[in-house]
Amino acid sequence: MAAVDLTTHPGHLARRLQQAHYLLWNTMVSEEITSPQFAVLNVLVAEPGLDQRTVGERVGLDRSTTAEVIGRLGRRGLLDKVRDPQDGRRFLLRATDEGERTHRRLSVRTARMNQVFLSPLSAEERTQFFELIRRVADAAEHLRHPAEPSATPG
Amino acid sequence: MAAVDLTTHPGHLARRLQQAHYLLWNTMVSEEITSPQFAVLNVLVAEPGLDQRTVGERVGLDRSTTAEVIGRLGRRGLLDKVRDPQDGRRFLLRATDEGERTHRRLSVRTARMNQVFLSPLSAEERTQFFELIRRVADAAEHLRHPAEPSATPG
DNA sequence: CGAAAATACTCAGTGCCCTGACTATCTGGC
DNA sequence: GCCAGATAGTCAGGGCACTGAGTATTTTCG
Repeated sequence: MAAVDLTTHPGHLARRLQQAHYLLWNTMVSEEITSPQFAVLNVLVAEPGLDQRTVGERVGLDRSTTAEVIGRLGRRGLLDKVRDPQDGRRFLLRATDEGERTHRRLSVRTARMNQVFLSPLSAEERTQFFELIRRVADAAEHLRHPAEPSATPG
Repeated sequence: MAAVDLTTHPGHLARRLQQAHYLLWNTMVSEEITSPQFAVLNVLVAEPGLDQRTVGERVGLDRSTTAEVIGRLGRRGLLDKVRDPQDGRRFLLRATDEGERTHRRLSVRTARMNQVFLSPLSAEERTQFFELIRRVADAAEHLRHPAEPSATPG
């Protein structure tokens, strides 16, 4: 009695979507490198020398998870981690040559996977899909980190 | 160089969406009961006496995760687990009175949270949002479990 | 300069999520 | 009746994700 229809619950849908993606990633992209690991590699390819905190911020991970992911990538020799001589609290990160090669290889496969993943949607629907999810996620994140960009109201 | 734009990657978006939801759930619904735990409770309220495998299937969890979630709910006295006398492999599950009360209480809060979560979207956009995500997730799940419903061709 | 506040990172603890290997039970065909 | 195969559940192992507490370093301010 009085049970709820989970197909209209965004959280449940989000979880199923992520699981579906996880599955496809595993079969079509890599069993070694995970999607969050690729995201970290990706930001380091674009901006070498970032510190851990900033990397986490860019890809949407908290401190602890960022540290774990970076630890794994480091152990596999895909990135280097050196103490910032200017600020002893920070570690500066950059992808190794091996890391860049891996990133390049996975970029291709990721693009293919995204095609398959989104194949049920038309071109306009894909745009909608991105836009709607992004708006919801952004809004929820702003509830957490209120008003960092631009001016604060007076 | 040659880095990729993650905002057009459905997997990355899915992860961010789920994280945003996790956050909101924690603050607006419960710090004790998680969203997957609520989903299990929900299916047991609707269909008491299901076995573990079926529960997992209904809410979209694999065997191992289902066992963990059910274990936690059992330890908190929110569900009962008894061996099926008809089939000694199965455990039959049902929500306890306490479990049903918890479910009722969280249902209300969950509805409120969904309102907040979806507040950036108009009514039509919400419909679109559900529909698009569901189509993508369903399609990917069918890649895994091909053609269970209806007749097999031949 | 020196103490207080802020910042970057680590660590412990909990929970979700999957795979692959294993055990127990049941079913079907001989 | 028996055995092979299917099925339900467990367990070990790896990875993601969060919180809260703790350490080291830097910045700020009196």
